[in-house]
Amino acid sequence: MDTSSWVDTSLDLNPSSDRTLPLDTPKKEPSGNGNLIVFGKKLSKKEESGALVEELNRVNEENKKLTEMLAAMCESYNALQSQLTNLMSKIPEKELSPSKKRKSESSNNNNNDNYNFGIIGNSESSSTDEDSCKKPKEEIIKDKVSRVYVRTEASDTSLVVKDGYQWRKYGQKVTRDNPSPRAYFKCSFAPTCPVKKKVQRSIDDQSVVIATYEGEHNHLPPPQMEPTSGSSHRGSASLNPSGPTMTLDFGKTNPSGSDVARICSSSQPKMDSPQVRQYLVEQMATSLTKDPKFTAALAAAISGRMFQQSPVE
DNA sequence: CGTGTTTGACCAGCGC
DNA sequence: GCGCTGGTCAAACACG
Repeated sequence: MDTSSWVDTSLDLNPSSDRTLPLDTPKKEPSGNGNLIVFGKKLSKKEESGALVEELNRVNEENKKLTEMLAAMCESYNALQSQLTNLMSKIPEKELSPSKKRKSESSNNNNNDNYNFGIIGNSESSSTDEDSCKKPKEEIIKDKVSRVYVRTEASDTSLVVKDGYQWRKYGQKVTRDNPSPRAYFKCSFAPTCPVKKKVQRSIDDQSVVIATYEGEHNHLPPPQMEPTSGSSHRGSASLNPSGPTMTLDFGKTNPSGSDVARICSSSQPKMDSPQVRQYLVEQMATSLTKDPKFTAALAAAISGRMFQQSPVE
C-alpha cells in the first residue's frame, strides 16, 4: 500500500488564492454568558437571534461552498485517475519492473512527478503492484505505507510535519539521491505504536517535504491541543496518517493545486450535460463520503480550521 | 532532572 | 566477499 497525497501544513481549506469562503469573516462566537458580543458590543436577545440566524445562514453558505469544492475536487480526482489509468496502460512493462528495493525507493522519489500532475494518492496503483511483485517473500501486510506531500516554507529546516500525532525523532540520514537529510520518527504517543515516519525534503521543490508513514496507529490520535504545544508553530493539521491516508489537499499555492485547477480547466473533457455532471458529482461525493477515513480527515481539517479561527482570549 | 534531539556508529540487505 | 546504502541504536547534548 502506498498512498501519496498532498497537504498544506496549514491545511488550508481554500483551494484557490481568491478566498471565496467567508472563513475569515470576523468572529461572532457566543460568549460564555450567553449573549453574543460583536466587536465588544453586547447584543440584545433580538439582535442575538438575528445574529444567530445570520450565522446559520453563513454556515449554510459555507457548507454549500464546501460541497461545491468537494464536488470540484472529486471531478478533478476522477479525471486524473482516468488519465493515470491511460498513462499506466501506455507505460512499457520494463519501466514497471524495477527489481531493487532501493531502486524502488528512488523511483518513489521520482514519483514526485506525481504532484506535478496533481495526482493525489494514485502512486499506490503502481507501487502496490510493484511491491507485490518485487517482494513476494516479504510480508505484504507488514506495513501500510502512505506518503504525504507537505508544503512548508523553504527556509524551514525543521522537517516537522504537523499531523496531529506525537513523534520522536530517532535518526537522520543523508541519502544518496537527495542532498537534503531524511529524518526518522517513531510515534511516541503510545509506547506500543509501531508507526514510523520518514520526512525528507523533495529534491525538486525544497519547499515541499515528503512524509512517508509506515504502519498503522494502534491508538486514537491525541486530542488536538493548542498549537503552542511541541514544535508546532501554526495550528497542527489533523490528518490521519494511518492506513490509506485520505489526506486533504486544499493548498492554495502549491503546484499540485494549481495544476489540478489547470487540468480541470484544460485537459479534462467538458461535462456539458448538467445531469451527467450532477450524477458524476453525486457518485464521487458518495464514494468519498462513504469512506470513514475521508470524512474523519475532513472533519478533523474543518475542526482544526475552526480551532485556528477561535478568538484568542 | 526528565525528556527530546543530534549524530556517529553499527547492522543488514543488495549489487557487483 | 566487499563496498555501498538505508535504517536503527544509543551516548552525548540541549532545553525547559
